[in-house]
Amino acid sequence: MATRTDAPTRREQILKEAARLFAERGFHGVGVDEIGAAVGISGPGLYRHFAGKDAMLAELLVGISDSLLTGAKRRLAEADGVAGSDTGPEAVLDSLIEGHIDFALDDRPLITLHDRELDRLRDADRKMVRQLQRQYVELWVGVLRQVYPAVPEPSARSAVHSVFGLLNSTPHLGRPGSLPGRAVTAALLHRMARGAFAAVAAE
Amino acid sequence: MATRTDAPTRREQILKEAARLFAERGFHGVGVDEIGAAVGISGPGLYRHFAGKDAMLAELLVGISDSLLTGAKRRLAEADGVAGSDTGPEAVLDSLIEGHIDFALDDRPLITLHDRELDRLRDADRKMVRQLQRQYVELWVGVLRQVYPAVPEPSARSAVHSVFGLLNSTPHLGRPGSLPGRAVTAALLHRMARGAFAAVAAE
DNA sequence: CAGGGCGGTTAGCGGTCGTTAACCTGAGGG
DNA sequence: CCCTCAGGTTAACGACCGCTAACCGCCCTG
Repeated sequence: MATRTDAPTRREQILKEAARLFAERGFHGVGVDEIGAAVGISGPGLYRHFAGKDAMLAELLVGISDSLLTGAKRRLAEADGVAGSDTGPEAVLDSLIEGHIDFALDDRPLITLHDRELDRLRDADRKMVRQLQRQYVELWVGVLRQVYPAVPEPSARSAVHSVFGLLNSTPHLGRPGSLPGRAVTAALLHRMARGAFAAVAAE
Repeated sequence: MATRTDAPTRREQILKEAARLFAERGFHGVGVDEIGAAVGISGPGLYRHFAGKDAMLAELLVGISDSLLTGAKRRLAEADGVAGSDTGPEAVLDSLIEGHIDFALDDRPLITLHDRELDRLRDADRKMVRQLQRQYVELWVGVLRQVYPAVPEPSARSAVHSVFGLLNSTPHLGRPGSLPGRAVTAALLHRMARGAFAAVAAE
């Protein structure tokens, strides 16, 4: 696994700043001049890197959804592990939760965007993002139903969406610094997510 | 308690449609002409009822925050009930959860707006909404700490924000109709919220 | 029956926004 | 040493948007 030490490319700077601005003020609330200014170039210079404002949002949203799904698939595969010595479904669920929490804590603007600006995408992009999101949800539903086989599928799906709401609440927890420390927050969120799931199963 | 049978006033129609549109496409994504069209009048006719587009958003957000807080205060007072025969804190917590769920299920667009478009308000309005929201949170925190006295205050506050995230996830649960029925959904959310809170307390 | 105001209408103004056009500059390669 | 081209710049255009101006008809009241 190669850790990246190289400086971020211009495209990456732009995407990062655009994500922050879109999350703060909404897609329509940010002008291309502001995005340019945030990376030290001005307005139309962005068009050397992106086809338009829409393209930036599209790349951000597809990127998020894809990386969430990819991460989840990897965790699922790792847990299935070497044949025979397979980890329990509880551990897989914990791993999924941990991954989602890492994402929510480390990429707050993206988490904010990803359920807020979806409708601003062109049809093709929106369809792709929706499909990735759906796959991600279904992956969680599958694991959840291995842990709690008694829970019917519609309830499991609702529960997963609700726990996403819980985990994605990090942007409302105050600026990072007023928090009691990242690890503590992560542990708290993890426990709450497990508690919420357990309550679904409890008759 | 008088049930209102009268037809909704023009102002109320406008507010309702504006809330729906703002929630769907974002404050900046909706034009005044669209809002007008949604109530059968056109564009500038709105200015007979509101000072401007901002004023509609302000009235919506202040209204939501205020009605949430007022409802919560009422429930708290009812629970304290007749002197001496006071309901347990668990029941109060359940009542708060129930009230919030009713709101999230019945006024989805407002729930969406209320944590999404706050920054589009004028300073004075935003300050007022923030204050109402803070009071609402602190009321929950107080009740939660009566139920689980061992939970330190910062954790309780984070937990409350997270459970709001959980309860406010209803807009992601698909259109009302794909849901397994309102009562079932409400019960599920209620159980999950209690489960999440319980998990905070469990060491 | 006069008149006033409530609740509409259309036209249009001023500003902003996304995007394009035209131009410039500095570094790398034949 | 020139040519190219990636990555900028500023100017400007066309569309759109929030809001105001000016006007109008209906209903209610004195």
